[in-house]
Amino acid sequence: MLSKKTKYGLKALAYLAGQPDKKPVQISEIAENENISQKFLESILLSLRKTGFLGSKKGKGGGYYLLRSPEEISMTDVMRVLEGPIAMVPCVSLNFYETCDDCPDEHTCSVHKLMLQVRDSALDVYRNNTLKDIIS
Amino acid sequence: MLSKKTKYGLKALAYLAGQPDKKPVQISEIAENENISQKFLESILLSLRKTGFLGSKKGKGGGYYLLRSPEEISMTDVMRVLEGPIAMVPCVSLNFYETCDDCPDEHTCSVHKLMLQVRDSALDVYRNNTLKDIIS
DNA sequence: TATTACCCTACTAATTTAATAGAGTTTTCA
DNA sequence: TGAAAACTCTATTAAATTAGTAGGGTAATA
Repeated sequence: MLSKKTKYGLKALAYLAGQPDKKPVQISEIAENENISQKFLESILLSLRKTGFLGSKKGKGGGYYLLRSPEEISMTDVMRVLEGPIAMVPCVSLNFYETCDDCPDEHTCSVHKLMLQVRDSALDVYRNNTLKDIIS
Repeated sequence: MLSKKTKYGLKALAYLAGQPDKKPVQISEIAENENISQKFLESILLSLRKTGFLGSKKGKGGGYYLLRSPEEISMTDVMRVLEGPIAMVPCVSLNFYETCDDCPDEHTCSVHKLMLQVRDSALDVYRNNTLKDIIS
Protein backbone atom coordinates (compact mmCIF):
# COMPACT_ATOMS: atom_id res chain seq x y z
CA MET A 1 0.00 0.00 0.00
CA LEU A 2 1.22 3.45 -0.91
CA SER A 3 1.51 5.66 2.14
CA LYS A 4 -0.33 8.97 2.32
CA LYS A 5 3.01 10.62 2.73
CA THR A 6 4.12 9.45 -0.71
CA LYS A 7 0.77 10.17 -2.26
CA TYR A 8 0.68 13.71 -0.91
CA GLY A 9 4.32 14.28 -1.74
CA LEU A 10 3.78 13.26 -5.35
CA LYS A 11 0.72 15.47 -5.62
CA ALA A 12 2.58 18.42 -4.22
CA LEU A 13 5.47 17.91 -6.64
CA ALA A 14 3.03 17.64 -9.52
CA TYR A 15 1.30 20.81 -8.36
CA LEU A 16 4.57 22.71 -8.32
CA ALA A 17 5.52 21.29 -11.71
CA GLY A 18 2.25 22.61 -13.10
CA GLN A 19 3.01 26.21 -12.14
CA PRO A 20 3.46 28.65 -15.01
CA ASP A 21 6.49 30.31 -13.44
CA LYS A 22 9.08 29.48 -10.80
CA LYS A 23 7.60 31.68 -8.09
CA PRO A 24 7.40 30.12 -4.62
CA VAL A 25 4.05 28.56 -3.76
CA GLN A 26 2.76 28.64 -0.20
CA ILE A 27 2.02 25.43 1.66
CA SER A 28 -1.51 26.61 2.31
CA GLU A 29 -2.22 26.94 -1.40
CA ILE A 30 -1.05 23.40 -2.15
CA ALA A 31 -2.86 21.98 0.86
CA GLU A 32 -6.16 23.56 -0.16
CA ASN A 33 -5.96 22.60 -3.81
CA GLU A 34 -4.94 19.01 -3.15
CA ASN A 35 -7.04 18.43 -0.03
CA ILE A 36 -4.17 17.71 2.27
CA SER A 37 -3.79 18.49 5.97
CA GLN A 38 -1.54 21.52 6.00
CA LYS A 39 0.58 20.46 8.94
CA PHE A 40 1.15 17.00 7.49
CA LEU A 41 2.06 18.47 4.13
CA GLU A 42 4.49 20.80 5.88
CA SER A 43 6.54 17.86 7.12
CA ILE A 44 6.50 16.20 3.72
CA LEU A 45 7.69 19.31 1.89
CA LEU A 46 10.37 19.74 4.49
CA SER A 47 11.78 16.31 3.74
CA LEU A 48 11.64 17.00 0.01
CA ARG A 49 13.61 20.16 0.62
CA LYS A 50 16.21 18.36 2.72
CA THR A 51 16.69 15.77 -0.01
CA GLY A 52 17.28 18.36 -2.68
CA PHE A 53 14.05 18.31 -4.65
CA LEU A 54 12.64 21.59 -3.41
CA GLY A 55 13.89 24.99 -2.46
CA SER A 56 12.09 27.31 -0.07
CA LYS A 57 11.84 30.98 0.60
CA LYS A 58 10.75 32.48 3.90
CA GLY A 59 8.81 35.61 4.66
CA LYS A 60 6.12 37.39 2.74
CA GLY A 61 5.81 36.02 -0.77
CA GLY A 62 7.69 32.91 0.28
CA GLY A 63 6.92 29.26 -0.24
CA TYR A 64 8.28 26.18 -1.98
CA TYR A 65 9.53 25.73 -5.53
CA LEU A 66 11.16 23.02 -7.63
CA LEU A 67 14.95 23.13 -7.79
CA ARG A 68 15.12 21.17 -11.03
CA SER A 69 12.87 21.05 -14.06
CA PRO A 70 10.19 18.32 -14.04
CA GLU A 71 11.81 16.25 -16.77
CA GLU A 72 14.94 15.94 -14.66
CA ILE A 73 13.13 14.50 -11.66
CA SER A 74 13.01 10.71 -11.85
CA MET A 75 10.28 8.80 -10.06
CA THR A 76 12.90 6.34 -8.83
CA ASP A 77 14.48 9.01 -6.66
CA VAL A 78 11.19 10.45 -5.50
CA MET A 79 9.82 7.05 -4.50
CA ARG A 80 12.97 6.11 -2.59
CA VAL A 81 12.85 9.34 -0.61
CA LEU A 82 9.12 9.33 0.13
CA GLU A 83 8.22 5.64 0.30
CA GLY A 84 11.56 4.02 1.07
CA PRO A 85 12.70 0.74 -0.53
CA ILE A 86 11.17 -0.15 -3.86
CA ALA A 87 11.65 -3.86 -3.21
CA MET A 88 8.96 -5.69 -1.24
CA VAL A 89 11.51 -7.70 0.74
CA PRO A 90 14.86 -6.43 2.05
CA CYS A 91 16.75 -9.36 0.51
CA VAL A 92 16.08 -8.05 -3.00
CA SER A 93 16.59 -4.37 -2.23
CA LEU A 94 19.36 -2.53 -4.02
CA ASN A 95 19.57 0.40 -1.63
CA PHE A 96 18.30 -1.14 1.61
CA TYR A 97 19.62 -4.71 1.38
CA GLU A 98 19.31 -7.04 4.36
CA THR A 99 19.38 -10.82 4.70
CA CYS A 100 16.30 -12.66 5.96
CA ASP A 101 16.99 -14.42 9.26
CA ASP A 102 14.62 -17.25 8.41
CA CYS A 103 16.11 -17.99 5.01
CA PRO A 104 19.06 -20.40 4.73
CA ASP A 105 19.83 -19.61 1.09
CA GLU A 106 18.63 -16.74 -1.07
CA HIS A 107 19.49 -18.50 -4.30
CA THR A 108 17.02 -21.29 -3.73
CA CYS A 109 14.31 -19.13 -2.13
CA SER A 110 11.14 -18.95 -4.19
CA VAL A 111 10.00 -15.73 -2.57
CA HIS A 112 13.30 -14.13 -3.45
CA LYS A 113 13.00 -15.29 -7.04
CA LEU A 114 9.53 -13.82 -7.47
CA MET A 115 10.18 -10.57 -5.64
CA LEU A 116 13.29 -9.92 -7.69
CA GLN A 117 11.14 -9.81 -10.81
CA VAL A 118 8.57 -7.59 -9.13
CA ARG A 119 11.27 -5.15 -8.06
CA ASP A 120 12.75 -5.01 -11.53
CA SER A 121 9.41 -4.38 -13.15
CA ALA A 122 8.61 -1.58 -10.70
CA LEU A 123 12.04 -0.04 -11.23
CA ASP A 124 11.42 -0.13 -14.94
CA VAL A 125 8.30 1.95 -14.50
CA TYR A 126 9.92 4.46 -12.17
CA ARG A 127 12.97 4.85 -14.39
CA ASN A 128 10.79 5.58 -17.38
CA ASN A 129 8.77 8.25 -15.65
CA THR A 130 9.85 11.73 -14.72
CA LEU A 131 7.72 14.29 -12.94
CA LYS A 132 6.95 15.75 -16.35
CA ASP A 133 5.49 12.46 -17.56
CA ILE A 134 2.93 12.14 -14.82
CA ILE A 135 1.45 15.64 -14.78
CA SER A 136 -1.76 15.75 -16.72
CA MET B 1 6.43 -4.31 2.09
CA LEU B 2 5.51 -7.94 1.70
CA SER B 3 3.77 -9.26 4.82
CA LYS B 4 5.12 -12.26 6.66
CA LYS B 5 1.83 -13.94 6.01
CA THR B 6 2.39 -13.82 2.26
CA LYS B 7 6.04 -14.74 2.57
CA TYR B 8 5.29 -17.77 4.74
CA GLY B 9 2.34 -18.76 2.60
CA LEU B 10 4.46 -18.73 -0.55
CA LYS B 11 7.18 -20.74 1.15
CA ALA B 12 4.69 -23.31 2.34
CA LEU B 13 3.18 -23.65 -1.12
CA ALA B 14 6.65 -24.04 -2.61
CA TYR B 15 7.47 -26.66 0.01
CA LEU B 16 4.37 -28.65 -0.86
CA ALA B 17 5.09 -28.29 -4.57
CA GLY B 18 8.52 -29.75 -3.98
CA GLN B 19 7.17 -32.98 -2.48
CA PRO B 20 7.84 -36.14 -4.48
CA ASP B 21 4.33 -37.48 -3.98
CA LYS B 22 0.92 -36.11 -3.08
CA LYS B 23 0.89 -37.38 0.50
CA PRO B 24 -0.32 -34.91 3.13
CA VAL B 25 2.44 -32.97 4.89
CA GLN B 26 2.05 -31.98 8.53
CA ILE B 27 2.13 -28.35 9.55
CA SER B 28 4.94 -29.10 11.98
CA GLU B 29 7.17 -30.39 9.20
CA ILE B 30 6.70 -27.29 7.07
CA ALA B 31 7.11 -24.99 10.05
CA GLU B 32 10.41 -26.58 11.04
CA ASN B 33 11.88 -26.70 7.57
CA GLU B 34 10.93 -23.14 6.70
CA ASN B 35 11.52 -21.58 10.13
CA ILE B 36 7.98 -20.42 10.64
CA SER B 37 5.97 -20.17 13.87
CA GLN B 38 3.73 -23.23 13.76
CA LYS B 39 0.64 -21.50 15.06
CA PHE B 40 0.98 -18.64 12.63
CA LEU B 41 1.52 -21.02 9.75
CA GLU B 42 -1.57 -22.91 10.84
CA SER B 43 -3.77 -19.90 10.21
CA ILE B 44 -2.15 -19.21 6.86
CA LEU B 45 -2.63 -22.77 5.62
CA LEU B 46 -6.19 -22.63 6.79
CA SER B 47 -6.90 -19.63 4.61
CA LEU B 48 -5.21 -21.31 1.66
CA ARG B 49 -7.46 -24.29 2.18
CA LYS B 50 -10.58 -22.16 2.35
CA THR B 51 -9.65 -20.45 -0.90
CA GLY B 52 -9.19 -23.70 -2.75
CA PHE B 53 -5.43 -23.99 -3.04
CA LEU B 54 -4.93 -26.71 -0.47
CA GLY B 55 -6.71 -29.80 0.73
CA SER B 56 -6.30 -31.21 4.22
CA LYS B 57 -6.65 -34.52 5.92
CA LYS B 58 -7.26 -34.92 9.62
CA GLY B 59 -6.11 -37.58 12.01
CA LYS B 60 -3.00 -39.71 12.08
CA GLY B 61 -1.06 -39.41 8.83
CA GLY B 62 -2.95 -36.22 7.99
CA GLY B 63 -1.74 -32.84 6.83
CA TYR B 64 -1.96 -30.44 3.91
CA TYR B 65 -1.50 -31.08 0.21
CA LEU B 66 -1.86 -29.16 -3.05
CA LEU B 67 -5.20 -29.53 -4.81
CA ARG B 68 -3.82 -28.55 -8.20
CA SER B 69 -0.46 -29.13 -9.83
CA PRO B 70 2.12 -26.34 -9.40
CA GLU B 71 2.00 -25.22 -13.03
CA GLU B 72 -1.73 -24.53 -12.64
CA ILE B 73 -1.29 -22.20 -9.69
CA SER B 74 -0.85 -18.61 -10.82
CA MET B 75 0.95 -16.12 -8.62
CA THR B 76 -1.77 -13.61 -9.37
CA ASP B 77 -4.31 -15.67 -7.46
CA VAL B 78 -1.94 -16.52 -4.64
CA MET B 79 -0.93 -12.91 -4.12
CA ARG B 80 -4.52 -11.68 -4.10
CA VAL B 81 -5.48 -14.22 -1.45
CA LEU B 82 -2.46 -13.78 0.78
CA GLU B 83 -1.47 -10.14 0.32
CA GLY B 84 -4.71 -8.60 -0.88
CA PRO B 85 -4.83 -5.96 -3.63
CA ILE B 86 -1.94 -5.91 -6.07
CA ALA B 87 -2.43 -2.20 -6.71
CA MET B 88 -0.76 0.26 -4.35
CA VAL B 89 -3.79 2.56 -4.29
CA PRO B 90 -7.44 1.48 -4.25
CA CYS B 91 -8.30 3.74 -7.19
CA VAL B 92 -6.25 1.58 -9.57
CA SER B 93 -7.27 -1.77 -8.14
CA LEU B 94 -9.11 -4.20 -10.38
CA ASN B 95 -10.53 -6.37 -7.62
CA PHE B 96 -10.68 -3.95 -4.70
CA TYR B 97 -11.55 -0.67 -6.42
CA GLU B 98 -12.42 2.40 -4.35
CA THR B 99 -12.39 6.10 -5.12
CA CYS B 100 -10.06 8.42 -3.21
CA ASP B 101 -11.99 10.94 -1.15
CA ASP B 102 -9.33 13.60 -1.62
CA CYS B 103 -9.15 13.28 -5.39
CA PRO B 104 -11.54 15.32 -7.56
CA ASP B 105 -10.71 13.53 -10.82
CA GLU B 106 -8.87 10.27 -11.37
CA HIS B 107 -8.13 11.04 -14.99
CA THR B 108 -5.97 14.03 -14.20
CA CYS B 109 -4.37 12.56 -11.07
CA SER B 110 -0.64 12.04 -11.43
CA VAL B 111 -0.51 9.47 -8.67
CA HIS B 112 -3.21 7.48 -10.42
CA LYS B 113 -1.31 7.64 -13.68
CA LEU B 114 1.91 6.33 -12.16
CA MET B 115 0.36 3.67 -9.99
CA LEU B 116 -1.60 2.28 -12.91
CA GLN B 117 1.68 1.49 -14.63
CA VAL B 118 3.13 -0.03 -11.48
CA ARG B 119 0.10 -2.25 -11.07
CA ASP B 120 0.25 -3.43 -14.67
CA SER B 121 3.91 -4.24 -14.45
CA ALA B 122 3.40 -6.23 -11.25
CA LEU B 123 0.45 -8.07 -12.77
CA ASP B 124 2.62 -8.95 -15.72
CA VAL B 125 5.11 -10.64 -13.44
CA TYR B 126 2.48 -12.50 -11.44
CA ARG B 127 0.66 -13.68 -14.57
CA ASN B 128 3.87 -15.05 -16.01
CA ASN B 129 4.77 -17.04 -12.92
CA THR B 130 3.15 -20.18 -11.64
CA LEU B 131 4.13 -22.03 -8.50
CA LYS B 132 6.20 -24.32 -10.67
CA ASP B 133 8.25 -21.41 -11.99
CA ILE B 134 9.40 -20.19 -8.62
CA ILE B 135 10.47 -23.44 -7.00
CA SER B 136 14.19 -23.88 -7.27
C1' DT C 1 9.08 46.24 12.77
C1' DA C 2 5.20 43.69 12.16
C1' DT C 3 3.62 40.20 9.47
C1' DT C 4 4.12 36.24 6.86
C1' DA C 5 5.68 31.83 6.37
C1' DC C 6 8.90 28.31 7.26
C1' DC C 7 10.93 25.21 10.99
C1' DC C 8 10.95 21.94 14.74
C1' DT C 9 9.59 18.90 18.61
C1' DA C 10 6.57 16.13 20.95
C1' DC C 11 2.49 13.73 21.50
C1' DT C 12 -1.42 10.66 20.26
C1' DA C 13 -5.17 7.85 18.16
C1' DA C 14 -5.97 4.35 15.02
C1' DT C 15 -4.65 0.53 12.41
C1' DT C 16 -2.12 -3.40 11.09
C1' DT C 17 0.90 -7.12 11.78
C1' DA C 18 2.70 -11.08 13.79
C1' DA C 19 2.25 -13.69 16.75
C1' DT C 20 0.62 -16.54 21.29
C1' DA C 21 -2.45 -19.24 24.15
C1' DG C 22 -5.58 -22.49 24.85
C1' DA C 23 -9.55 -25.04 24.22
C1' DG C 24 -12.27 -27.90 21.09
C1' DT C 25 -13.34 -31.16 17.36
C1' DT C 26 -12.62 -34.62 13.97
C1' DT C 27 -10.40 -38.54 12.03
C1' DT C 28 -7.76 -42.54 11.75
C1' DC C 29 -5.17 -46.39 13.03
C1' DA C 30 -4.18 -49.96 16.14
C1' DT D 1 -13.47 -48.48 20.70
C1' DG D 2 -10.48 -45.29 22.33
C1' DA D 3 -6.60 -42.57 22.42
C1' DA D 4 -3.43 -40.07 19.88
C1' DA D 5 -2.61 -37.21 16.07
C1' DA D 6 -3.84 -33.34 13.65
C1' DC D 7 -6.81 -29.88 12.19
C1' DT D 8 -10.13 -25.87 13.72
C1' DC D 9 -11.52 -21.85 16.05
C1' DT D 10 -11.67 -17.82 19.20
C1' DA D 11 -9.63 -14.43 21.79
C1' DT D 12 -5.91 -11.75 23.34
C1' DT D 13 -1.72 -9.08 22.94
C1' DA D 14 2.76 -6.66 21.98
C1' DA D 15 5.07 -4.06 18.77
C1' DA D 16 5.41 -1.18 14.96
C1' DT D 17 3.79 2.04 11.72
C1' DT D 18 0.95 5.59 9.98
C1' DA D 19 -1.42 9.80 9.82
C1' DG D 20 -2.27 13.37 11.91
C1' DT D 21 -2.54 17.23 15.83
C1' DA D 22 -0.82 20.92 18.75
C1' DG D 23 1.85 24.56 19.58
C1' DG D 24 5.64 27.23 19.97
C1' DG D 25 9.91 29.18 17.75
C1' DT D 26 12.69 31.40 14.17
C1' DA D 27 13.89 33.79 10.04
C1' DA D 28 13.07 36.93 6.28
C1' DT D 29 10.78 40.40 3.69
C1' DA D 30 7.91 44.37 2.48
